[in-house]
Amino acid sequence: MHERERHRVILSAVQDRPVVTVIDMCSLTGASEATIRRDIATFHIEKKLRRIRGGAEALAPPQSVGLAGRPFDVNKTFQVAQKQAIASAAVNLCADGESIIINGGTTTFQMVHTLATRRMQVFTNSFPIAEHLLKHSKNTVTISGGTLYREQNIVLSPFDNDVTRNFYAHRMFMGAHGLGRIGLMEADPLLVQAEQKLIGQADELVVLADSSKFAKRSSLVLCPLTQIHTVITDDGIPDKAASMLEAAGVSLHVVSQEAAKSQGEAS
Amino acid sequence: MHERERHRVILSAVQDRPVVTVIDMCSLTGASEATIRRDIATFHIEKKLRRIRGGAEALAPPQSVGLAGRPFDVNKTFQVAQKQAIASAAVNLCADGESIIINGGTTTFQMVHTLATRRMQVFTNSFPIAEHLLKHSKNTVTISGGTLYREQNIVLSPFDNDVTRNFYAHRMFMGAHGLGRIGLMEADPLLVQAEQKLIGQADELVVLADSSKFAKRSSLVLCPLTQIHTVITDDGIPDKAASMLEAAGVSLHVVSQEAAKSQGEAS
DNA sequence: GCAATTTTTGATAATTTATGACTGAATATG
DNA sequence: CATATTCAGTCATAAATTATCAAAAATTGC
Repeated sequence: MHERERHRVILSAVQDRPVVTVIDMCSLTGASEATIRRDIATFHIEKKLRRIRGGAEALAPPQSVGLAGRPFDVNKTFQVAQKQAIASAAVNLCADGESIIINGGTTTFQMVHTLATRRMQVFTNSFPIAEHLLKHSKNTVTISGGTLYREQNIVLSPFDNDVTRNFYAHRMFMGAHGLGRIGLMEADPLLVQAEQKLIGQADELVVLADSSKFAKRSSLVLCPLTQIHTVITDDGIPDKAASMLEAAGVSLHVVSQEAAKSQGEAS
Repeated sequence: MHERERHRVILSAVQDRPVVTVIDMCSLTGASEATIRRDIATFHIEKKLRRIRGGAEALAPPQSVGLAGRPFDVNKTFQVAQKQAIASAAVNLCADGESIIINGGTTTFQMVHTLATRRMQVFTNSFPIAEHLLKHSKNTVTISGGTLYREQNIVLSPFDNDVTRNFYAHRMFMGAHGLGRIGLMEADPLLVQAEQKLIGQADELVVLADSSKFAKRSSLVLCPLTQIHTVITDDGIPDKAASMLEAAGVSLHVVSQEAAKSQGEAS
């Protein structure tokens, strides 16, 4: 990874949540602690961020809603390392110049940091993702039109004739509330509605699900496993779940915590 | 490969990706490192790109707040008081619960401050306005779908079938580059396109134009004066311009500097 | 067309800069 | 107070940049 790309990733990560640890940035960039510390020190002098013990934080304190809203905050601090690794692996499936669709969610949001060094065509229904990519990357960003839902942080139009139908991509990335034999499950009806609009607008459906998702169930089934092309998860996935997915013809990518580091190096 | 060809390749590569390394350009052009370095150094002086360690990158860095900072910065230096007063007066035309359309621009952006205490239905094609209202108000915010243009700070869809057509409001507010006998004038073709999509989606068209706008001309005429229902401006407006507007049947609101102060305190 | 001159290019060596590992000091945590 | 992190400094290594020079190409003058 190039010096400049690393800087982009660091500045991007710092905007994402209240504090980012040196270790986080290491796995995100593949650089050593020493390098990250030096970068932080430089940015601190340049007033690009504030240096704190253990890592760094943004200068301007919480942008209130961004992703810091009430329901997001709980999720945010949960399994960030895994989510980051999974999200990195997801971005690394893509080549520069490709067009992708990113459905809103806490896991898919982590893709923005790796996307910070890319130049792709990104379509999303997530306001925070669009905002972050707009400010911290050179990707072309297209957002679906509609009303902004504060709690879910998504844009949703009640109409079927919006821009979504005019955007077709190589891959679509989405998170989930749960993933079981019956298929992909979601907890919020509004999210189901938003995701239904996007499904079918890409060649491949890639699901990002940390291993905790295999234990969760909910009443709303979004789509059967057969519609899923790829699942990316972490090494906490139960064997039973893995064989279930493979039996359904799903291509399974498992990233380990160690792999998180090499992912960064690869890009 | 010819010298000129090489230069083209370099400049093109730099536009394509966030960073391009010297090695990249070597394999891309077949030239030696020394030559590439010399080219980069030349282009750097010519301000065609930015030279960085290991390679080069395009100018216009999104790194330094591509979007959110801009409307603020621009306005802080130029006639904020007037714009603020005009924007406040604009919002005060409306009642809570009403639905309005706000076209992107530096003057209309100032409306967000007064809107912060309201609860209205707001439709906009401006990403910064949507962002601000989402984070700092309880208004219902609807955004048009499309691609985000960093320079103009707007969302624009190349298609005609987006959400815009499904939103009809009491009033539409827009700024302008200039306002003259021939009508409302804009400087940027992209803005014209965006504004054309919104015109006709509201009962009344309200134009926010500080008095400096009456001196400005440009080649792109957006609409004739007869389509304008109301113009809000400051007390620097020339008598000639005022009578011209009234002759065209436009309702003219003039806010004074004193009014500006009290408006500001009120919000 | 041919030779002289200027410009551009590529290779090499010397210098600078960035990086990562290591060590001891400083700081937080229980 | 003990322990674990985190930090600052040092150093060797690797990478990138600069400087220098000779060869190649283009330009100019005749």
